[in-house]
Amino acid sequence: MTASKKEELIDKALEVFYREGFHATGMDRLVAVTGISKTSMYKHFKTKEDLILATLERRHTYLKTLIIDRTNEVAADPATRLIAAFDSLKEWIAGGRFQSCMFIKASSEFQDPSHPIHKISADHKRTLQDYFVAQAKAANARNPEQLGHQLMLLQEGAIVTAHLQGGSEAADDAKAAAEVLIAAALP
Amino acid sequence: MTASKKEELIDKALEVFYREGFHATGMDRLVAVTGISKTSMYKHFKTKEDLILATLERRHTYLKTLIIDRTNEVAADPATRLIAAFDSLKEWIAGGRFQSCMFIKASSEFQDPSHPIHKISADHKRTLQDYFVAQAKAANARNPEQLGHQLMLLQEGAIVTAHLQGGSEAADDAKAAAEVLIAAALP
DNA sequence: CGTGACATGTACTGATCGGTACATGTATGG
DNA sequence: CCATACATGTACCGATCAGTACATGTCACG
Repeated sequence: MTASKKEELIDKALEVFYREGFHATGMDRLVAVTGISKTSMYKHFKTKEDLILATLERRHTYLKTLIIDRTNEVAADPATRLIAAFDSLKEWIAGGRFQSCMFIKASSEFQDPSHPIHKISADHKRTLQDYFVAQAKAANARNPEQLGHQLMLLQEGAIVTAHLQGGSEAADDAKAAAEVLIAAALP
Repeated sequence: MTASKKEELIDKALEVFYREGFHATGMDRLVAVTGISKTSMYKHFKTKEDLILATLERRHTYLKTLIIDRTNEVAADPATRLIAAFDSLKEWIAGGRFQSCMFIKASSEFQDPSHPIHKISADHKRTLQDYFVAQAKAANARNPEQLGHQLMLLQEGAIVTAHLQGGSEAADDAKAAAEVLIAAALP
């Protein structure tokens, strides 16, 4: 298998796992979707779990770039960045391809905290949380850890709620709440 | 099967589904756990899906009682109730049996919005959300719908975060945020 | 004790699960 | 033109999936 084929496998597998779930997706399904034989798949991924981990790492890289780099681009001021993150959230949720967060769903299916899939999901969330805290610090918030964590809670809540209820109003509610919290935390 | 045996089946199935997941739990697993034969199970539940729905309805009733009735008991003032709900959240998360929210996990495994399992999960969340909105109204909040929804976001966020990161700090952050939002929304 | 009615357990179904042995390419070096 | 090496596909493995046919209780009523 060429390197590009492997990339394609990860991409397609990511798509299917994201839309249909991890346990619900069998390897035969991936054969049908990708046209790649199981033998070739197992050449590069020792187990299904390894493939899942590869898709999650790809997703992590993708989202980190999309959210953090993008936010840093559109806004230079830390406080503005904290708000801008909620505009990105809204875009994502309203964008039509939104299907909750892959890591929340992964941790729902692999609940043991010591499981690699659970761990990588926790790592992903921690990365985003750290970004919020760093921006809160840069904005001289009174309690930057707390503010960063709280903004993260709002994002998570909006993701879960939008997935359950449909629509993107949750993102608006989250942004409005974020504005209140930020205003109250800045000196 | 006596009525009490059926109740026991639902209880035990709920426990296993909650801790180990829906797709990951086979009917044979439930036979081993309950000691009830598959024939008897399928006498009362036409499909596995029906059994899952029964466990979710039980969970819904249980949580509605636990959260709403309990909160109404410990606090008479609507604004106080809104805060008290976050104390209950903290108790739940710190209580040792916490394993995220069964409905969030159910909607993660059954993502199609038209799927009965997804629907019942959405209904559950709507019930709790309505309670928050009602209390916000009773407290004469400026925008009770928005406040109610925002408090709900904080709860959901705290549940997901506590499940991913472990610990119960998320509940403290959520409560602190709720206090700010409530103070800002009351006249 | 005998018999009908219903609850229960055993033992199975075809389908699908994750994973693999082995045959069949196909490309490269002599 | 052949031989070697590796990539790929086919066709299968035992285990487990949700679900069921059928035998075996067990109990109420005669």
